[in-house]
Amino acid sequence: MVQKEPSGSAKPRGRPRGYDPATALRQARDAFWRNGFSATSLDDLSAATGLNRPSLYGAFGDKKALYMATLQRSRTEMLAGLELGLSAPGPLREVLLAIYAGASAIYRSGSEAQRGCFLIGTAVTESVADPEVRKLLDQVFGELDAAFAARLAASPDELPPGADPQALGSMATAILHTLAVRARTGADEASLRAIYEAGVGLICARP
Amino acid sequence: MVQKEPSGSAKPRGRPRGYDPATALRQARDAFWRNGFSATSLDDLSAATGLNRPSLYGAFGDKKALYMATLQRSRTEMLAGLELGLSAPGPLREVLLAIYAGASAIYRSGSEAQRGCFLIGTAVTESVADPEVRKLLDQVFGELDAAFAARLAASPDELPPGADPQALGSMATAILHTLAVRARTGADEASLRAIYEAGVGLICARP
DNA sequence: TGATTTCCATACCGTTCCGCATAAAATAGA
DNA sequence: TCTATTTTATGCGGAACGGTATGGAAATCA
Repeated sequence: MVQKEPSGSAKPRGRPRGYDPATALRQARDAFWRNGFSATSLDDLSAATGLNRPSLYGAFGDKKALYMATLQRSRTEMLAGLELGLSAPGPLREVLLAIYAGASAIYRSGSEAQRGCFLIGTAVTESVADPEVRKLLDQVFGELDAAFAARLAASPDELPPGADPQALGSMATAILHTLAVRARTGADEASLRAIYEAGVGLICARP
Repeated sequence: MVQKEPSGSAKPRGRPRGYDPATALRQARDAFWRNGFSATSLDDLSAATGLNRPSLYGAFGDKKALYMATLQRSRTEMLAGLELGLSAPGPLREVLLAIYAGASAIYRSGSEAQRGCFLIGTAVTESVADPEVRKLLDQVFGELDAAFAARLAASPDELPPGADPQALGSMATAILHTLAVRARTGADEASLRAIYEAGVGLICARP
């Protein structure tokens, strides 16, 4: 049973819970991030969050529901980060470079090995067998494409002449995809930077 | 124990095996392709190949070894297909479009849902926890980059002036990456084509 | 034909999986 | 202090997991 959040003033009746749901969700996401959905057991999640299985079940439901919650959280965080980066002032080239640099830093994080993007690195595999995951990923990609396209459309004089912002927006997302995949296979910072610099050079090419 | 392949003339002593190892390997790959490594059980593999577990074990070793064999096979097939496509005559633009069209067709195949690229769709997830998989993927990406770069370098007059074939080669691979990921999330043929046409337009842009 | 070699099918092993049932612990209100 | 209510802890149970032992079936050589 999912916890009932006290709507108005906080009046918890019984024993207060000894954990922070947002923190636990982040720790569960980190566990999934390392090994993917199928290879992460409830014991792994329990160890990562410090909660035992009944508490996990009470807070988030079963393993699949917990995973979907981490995906949704990652989706909103990723979009918020992108919107923030796209709203920064300065020339388009610098805006894009800063976004990709930030993404690469996240993708290269990880305790033992680089983790890449959480969505690309774990949800893409589940996407074939699970329509729910597939739908979420499709939404995220569409939102990324649209966010990039809107920003590109706002700077037509910094794009190649006659370019279609929509199409270039998809290419901007494609750069994120390749960074996510390559980071998870261990690519170092220099090679990632070379790739997104080349991509930005194509998108922001003025003759 | 792995089967000893008769080296010279075929002199099988005892009962000949009733299956074709190459076919079984392809069927096992299809099973992994759908659900990924961790979510595919030995029962799934047994059903997909028609072999029972002891035969599977005798032919390919344990589950991990079988998966590595499918990865290696996919690697060689993918590289051979790319080299073949790159060696086709005609303008660079047409060569690249044909390659991406062929890749999209493969990525969109699948009985229930589109499967994307086998390596991207299944091995990227395992890459963090498994150095062996990680190394193989890193090799493949490097080989793809190099193959594209070599072909691009052979047509400098079809590239943007002053462009670096090496950097553009990485972008050519990036287009494959985004096609692989988006196909696995259900993108239709038109949207995939729009993406690779935009990408080819950037790579083959003459002012 | 008989012996030998290899393949195949059944069944089992110990482990791990996910989910839940039950009981103890901790707080608020009476 | 005592009761009600919610969270935590322990541990169980049925199922599925990966891997293997064992015995029978099939095909070839002598």
